[in-house]
Amino acid sequence: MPAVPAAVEAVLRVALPLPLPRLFDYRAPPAWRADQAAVGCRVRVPFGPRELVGVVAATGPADPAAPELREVLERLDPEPLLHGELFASLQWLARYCHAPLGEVLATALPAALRRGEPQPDTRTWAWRLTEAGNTAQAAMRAGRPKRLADLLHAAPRDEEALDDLLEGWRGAARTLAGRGLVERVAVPASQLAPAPGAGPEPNPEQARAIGAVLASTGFAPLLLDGVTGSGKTEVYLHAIADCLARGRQALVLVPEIGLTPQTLARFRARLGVPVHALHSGLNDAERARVWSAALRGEARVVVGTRSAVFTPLPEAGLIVVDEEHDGSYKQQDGIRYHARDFALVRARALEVPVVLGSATPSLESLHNAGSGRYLHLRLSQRAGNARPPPVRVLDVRKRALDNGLSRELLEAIDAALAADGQVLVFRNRRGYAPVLLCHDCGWSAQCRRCDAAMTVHGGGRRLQCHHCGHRQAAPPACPDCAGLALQPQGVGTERLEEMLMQRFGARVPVLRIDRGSTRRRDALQKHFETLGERPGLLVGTQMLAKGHDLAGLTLVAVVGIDEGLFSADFRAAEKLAQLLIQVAGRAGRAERAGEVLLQTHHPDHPLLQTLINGGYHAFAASELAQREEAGFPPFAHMALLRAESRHADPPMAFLQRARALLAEAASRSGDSVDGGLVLHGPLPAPMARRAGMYRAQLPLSALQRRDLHLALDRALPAIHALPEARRTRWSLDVDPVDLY
DNA sequence: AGCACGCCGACT
DNA sequence: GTCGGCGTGCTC
Repeated sequence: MPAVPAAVEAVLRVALPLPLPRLFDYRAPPAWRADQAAVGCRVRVPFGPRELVGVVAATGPADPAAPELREVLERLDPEPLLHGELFASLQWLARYCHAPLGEVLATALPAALRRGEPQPDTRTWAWRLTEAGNTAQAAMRAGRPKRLADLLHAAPRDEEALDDLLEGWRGAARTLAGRGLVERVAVPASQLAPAPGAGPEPNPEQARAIGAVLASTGFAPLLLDGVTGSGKTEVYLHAIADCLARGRQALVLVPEIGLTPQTLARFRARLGVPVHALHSGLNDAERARVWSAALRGEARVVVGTRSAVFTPLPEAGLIVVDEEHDGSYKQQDGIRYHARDFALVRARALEVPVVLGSATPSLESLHNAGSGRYLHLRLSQRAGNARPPPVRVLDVRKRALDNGLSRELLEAIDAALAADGQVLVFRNRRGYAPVLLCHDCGWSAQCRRCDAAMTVHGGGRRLQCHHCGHRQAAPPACPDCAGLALQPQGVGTERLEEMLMQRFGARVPVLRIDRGSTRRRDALQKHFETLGERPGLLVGTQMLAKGHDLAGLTLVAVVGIDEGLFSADFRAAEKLAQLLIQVAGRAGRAERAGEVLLQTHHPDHPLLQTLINGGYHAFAASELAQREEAGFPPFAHMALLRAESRHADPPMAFLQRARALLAEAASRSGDSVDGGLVLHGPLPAPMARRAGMYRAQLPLSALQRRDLHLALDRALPAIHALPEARRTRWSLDVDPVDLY
């Protein structure tokens, strides 16, 4: 075969951030050769009337029949930004999600790099006292600059460490730098590394789990299934320390609210190396810096939320997914990836162990552990002498309720406070009341843009929609009958707070913890610190289910979970069980015994009975049996085609056509008559209108993942091309978690 | 997704 | 008489 002339090999196949399922070909500028070395580099290209930043996905020979190609404007990376395992895994993700590679890459890259900015400076910056500063430090006036000077007197500190040590240090540093007392210097990370701190001696169960992780070679998924307070973090820390000692990088994923300054400080203190955090509080420059530091091997430990799963790990040694069951790992718009699942894919490609930790593992993970795909490590012992709290069900059928609380519950709260304990009242509805109702005519306040009731806020003065964010003043009279009998119906955390404040506010502090009261990242911890170990009352939503130790907590009261017992979503039971176990786990974490009270109108509900009598694993076993029976995940594989439009008809019209195309594609499968694909619907979404959009969905499932993907692969090009597809916003969600 | 082009209503 | 509504077509 004759050698292909080099000039022919001149086409760059570029992935662009567009919802178009193909690559776009460009000519390389004459100045550089379109060889393999260009793959993974960002380029700026002309695209119609505009310019875009894309990533070279491949190179190839020019098609002589093709029309003249346009030329790349600029190469943005001398060396590939994406290569090796991460690039391969992202290409896998694009195929798995049936999404264009360009969109997947745009999701994976930090915004600054996606925009085409150069890779940032990743040197570690530290602050130290100048000579003048050293002289002045002792005599400075008290205040933040003084505290910063004191910190730097001991040793230069890197900026990440200062973030932990002194709030608002940047302002103080500016002040001192202005007076020539401190200076910013770039230093090698090794100069800063404090000595690793000592931790507690692992108990036998922890030691066994640590041993199992350390003994893993190559790809090894481990499910660390440990009750609340059993010390999963100790296992992570030992595994990470071992990973560092082997000269490898570690990636730790945590849920959105799990990444507190306290967590980072603990990691830094124990591991003795800089720990790079990636969370929503960072700006674009900071994110890009951590990403690039990891790519260059400078960041050895990266701790981050969902999108941190895209961190490059050229020297990977370990991946940890903490609270693996947590819903925040699933991206709910754009490329709807699941960070836990993608972490598993990356661990396999990287040939490293991956530790999935949880007190309430997802049914998927338990199923995988049960079938032997994951090594199942159990931690059943709580640290210290803490005992799991007994759960008592309060049957409130035919009982008078005061603002949703029964007399027994109030008495139990009273008794716990009298014994100097702390009490947590859990109610998973924020706001004052879920509904504003007219007692004369039955009218209730509905959102104009959603099929949902407006939640009452501000003690009854305001209305707010929790689905679209719309706010308005509560009407003074019923808009329908002009009657004045408008009453907030039902009980939210705000109303509970008001009522508990009236009753107990004179004796103890009453704190409300929900998204309305606790926006800031560390506000939760601040609340806990304010309370300390004094007796007090905490009222809140699932934000309270996580967070850190409440040493003095002796009573957890769970109210108003009955709605959750009868949800249509097949995952509702799992989510409720996880929530109940997580909330209950708050009680009795220290030396004091705890108790959990569950107030319900359905004391005999099988979910509650199984959970209380058999615990989470009994619940999981029974739920898994039901899922198998019903053909739901993890025994079947699902995808959801969603469509929405400002008009009522286009979503259903589109999904009807899509359904026909999918059915046709499945029937062409060679293996079975219909390819094993089951199509349901299309159906209006459980909330058919939201934020002014009409929404519908087409669920797909198959016992074999292959059948699902085969049908999608075949049908999607035609679905893209449907005229109906232009009149609706549509998206595909592979492995959907929420069916709303 | 953007962005242009292209054909029909209420305003300077 | 124009500004602008969003249908539909295209982007290497």
